[in-house]
Amino acid sequence: MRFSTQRKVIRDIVKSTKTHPSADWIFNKARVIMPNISLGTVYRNLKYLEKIGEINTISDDQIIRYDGNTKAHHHLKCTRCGDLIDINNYNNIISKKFLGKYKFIIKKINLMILGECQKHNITNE
Amino acid sequence: MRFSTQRKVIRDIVKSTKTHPSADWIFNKARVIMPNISLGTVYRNLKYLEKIGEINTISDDQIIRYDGNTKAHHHLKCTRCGDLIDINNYNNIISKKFLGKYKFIIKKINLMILGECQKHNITNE
DNA sequence: ATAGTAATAGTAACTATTCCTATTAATTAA
DNA sequence: TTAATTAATAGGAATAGTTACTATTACTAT
Repeated sequence: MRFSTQRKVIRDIVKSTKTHPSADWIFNKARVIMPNISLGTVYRNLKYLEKIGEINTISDDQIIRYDGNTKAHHHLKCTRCGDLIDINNYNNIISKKFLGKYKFIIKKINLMILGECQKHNITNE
Repeated sequence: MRFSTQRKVIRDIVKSTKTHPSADWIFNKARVIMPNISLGTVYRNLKYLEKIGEINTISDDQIIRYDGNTKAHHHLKCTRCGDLIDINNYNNIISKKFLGKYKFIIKKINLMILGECQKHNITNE
């Protein structure tokens, strides 16, 4: 299994940020390090890295966001500034409440809470 | 505020299904009733209907799904057949657990549980 | 009827993502 | 170390979902 320079660069970029970046953002970061890297390579490797469990994807709005944090957790999305903030994992609570009610084998729980982050309610009112 | 025939048709289609359809699906249903309706009209009205709170959107994969059920609820997504199934509202549990931990004003909670639906675990094994 | 305006059809444009192909680079075997 | 093999890449074309644009149509109120 090869791990090309491009693949390493892409993985490191995703792993080193908590901003839940888009492919395009990652592409631009990667270009600084490797000017010839192509967008196709970025997408191909992001898909590959997800497949092997190195990163996760967050489907938000209509674009894919990538997350280097593979520990189970969830997200807050600020409807004002668009920021995604990590929050604790509530899977146990959700699973427990849920268990038995529906005949469904749970594999993953995606929880996204929308609202306004602290930034916006400090100064106002 | 005008409510054109097209707008009525689109709303009725979304309201009358539990399949959480895409814009394209809605467009094709609408064409049966109004052969000249255009895709742009469908998108424009879906956006408008969401704005006035008549319908909701579910952001799944990379396509927008629409939901005529505006009561708070969540979804199961079967990773085998892709079906989206409605489930009860767990907002209270989530909010309560969540409250006080983060300084965030909650507006909406999107919960999507991925796994396998009953269809697939009856016959196997 | 007429004026004013919201909404539409049809199509072009845009954006995110995937696909394709010739070339490059890493690995393996001799 | 060189040759053979094959994974991975760059660059660009293609696709799909969505939005934007514009001339025309159809309500609505006067």
